[in-house]
Amino acid sequence: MSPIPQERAVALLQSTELFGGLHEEVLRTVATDAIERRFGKGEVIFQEGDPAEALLVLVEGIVKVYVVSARGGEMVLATLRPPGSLGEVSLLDGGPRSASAAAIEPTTVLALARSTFLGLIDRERSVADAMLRASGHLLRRLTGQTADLVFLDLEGRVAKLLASMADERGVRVDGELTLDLGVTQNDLAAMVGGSRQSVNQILHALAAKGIIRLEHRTVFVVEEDALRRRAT
Amino acid sequence: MSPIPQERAVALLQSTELFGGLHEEVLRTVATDAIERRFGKGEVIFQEGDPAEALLVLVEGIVKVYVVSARGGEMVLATLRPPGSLGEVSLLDGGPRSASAAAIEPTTVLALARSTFLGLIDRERSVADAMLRASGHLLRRLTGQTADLVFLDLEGRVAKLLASMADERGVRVDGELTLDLGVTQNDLAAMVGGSRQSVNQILHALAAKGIIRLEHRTVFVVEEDALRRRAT
DNA sequence: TGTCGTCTGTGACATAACTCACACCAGCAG
DNA sequence: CTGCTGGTGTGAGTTATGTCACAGACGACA
Repeated sequence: MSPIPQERAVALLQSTELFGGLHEEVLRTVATDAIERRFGKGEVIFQEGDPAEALLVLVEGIVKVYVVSARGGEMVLATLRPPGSLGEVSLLDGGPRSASAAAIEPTTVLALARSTFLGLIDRERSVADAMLRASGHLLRRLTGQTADLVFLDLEGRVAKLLASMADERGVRVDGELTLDLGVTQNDLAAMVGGSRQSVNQILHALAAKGIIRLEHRTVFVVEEDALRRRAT
Repeated sequence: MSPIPQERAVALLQSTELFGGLHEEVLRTVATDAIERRFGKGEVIFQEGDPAEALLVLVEGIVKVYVVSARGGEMVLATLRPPGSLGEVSLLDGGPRSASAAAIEPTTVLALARSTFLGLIDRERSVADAMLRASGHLLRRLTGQTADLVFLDLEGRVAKLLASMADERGVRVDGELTLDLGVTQNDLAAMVGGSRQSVNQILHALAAKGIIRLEHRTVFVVEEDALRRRAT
């Protein structure tokens, strides 16, 4: 069930925020307990309300964390790439999953059983510390997102999203800041709390103003300053 | 600077989520290090971006935690009453204050210096656990609030707010569920991410439907079920 | 008891953003 | 190559909610 090379698992854990500080020896025992799981494109990893058995560490792929409304709406809370982890909240308080998660691209994760993780927290001070810091970080991110929903109009939120995506994963191709979105406009819309159509219009409006250029599923940021200004 | 009776301070700490499990002996040393501070109505306790020196435990009064926009808008993230604490996020990750806080009513707090709190976390496993659980709880509350902003219309959010306030602090007065708001419509509006005027209209619309009755600054919940249904 | 400032009530008006509806395009499966 | 399926582009019409502009009420304090 877990044919991932142990060396690779250890290296992976080491690159995460949560386990970064641990000695290799400890990581090896953790890696031994971990189970690898794979998910196809679009496959659901867990759903809001499920009992939480594990913390998941991303090995490869893209995952969206989201909540759904009674009427089928979807709000994306975060989209994660390696190295990253998901399922922290349930581990923190022992409750059921607070949101759903699905693979946007084929992805593989390492699942750490709740019990081994709790044991680790007990024995390794640095894991508990990292956990506290990580949750502080999550809290900050979320309050920012909430504030944006109230204070910014949809165009502002789209601009902000593009800017932060460009920061994280933008690439300069002969002088031009290039961003492969990696998600559909539907996902984009769910990230900013808008409708797909409106987001589409806004994308083209930004392009019409010369702030960005659109192509395939990638965005060229022409006027980075203007984009950032529009996000304020 | 700290003329609060030690016995009272200990009792207070014991009633909080964070320190509830501690031995009286430990609490006494904590109480010794705590400093009492008072704030008048409307006074700002700390502001977003301030360096964080302390965790605050509410002794008396009402506090709102909020963020402000560049254009002066205000979004209330939480309104707290004793027993409760504020300033957790900065303590978790050592960063600056992630939001502002102000007294809605005259309030007094116990300030625990960051250093003593961190020491406590180190020595007392139960505090670290409580901290992790508390942050999980905060995270859940915030993701719920974010989802509501996206999924519910303003009337839904107002209904939900009233319902949860009634749960927490509603009183039955000869059969009728009575809720003293304790905040202005302005604050109400900032809690649901709407304008004061719209919230006012919605309050009266709910009253017109016979779901609630308005008086002074208090709300009588006539049709609790209808209120809850409207909040879905 | 009067006065001032804050809070509340209400209307007219503007507009951002949603829904519905549909056409087009591209990539993949057969 | 051909036909789907899912993603993208675009318009018309509707609506929720914000803004502006007041008036009246209340309560705190002089």
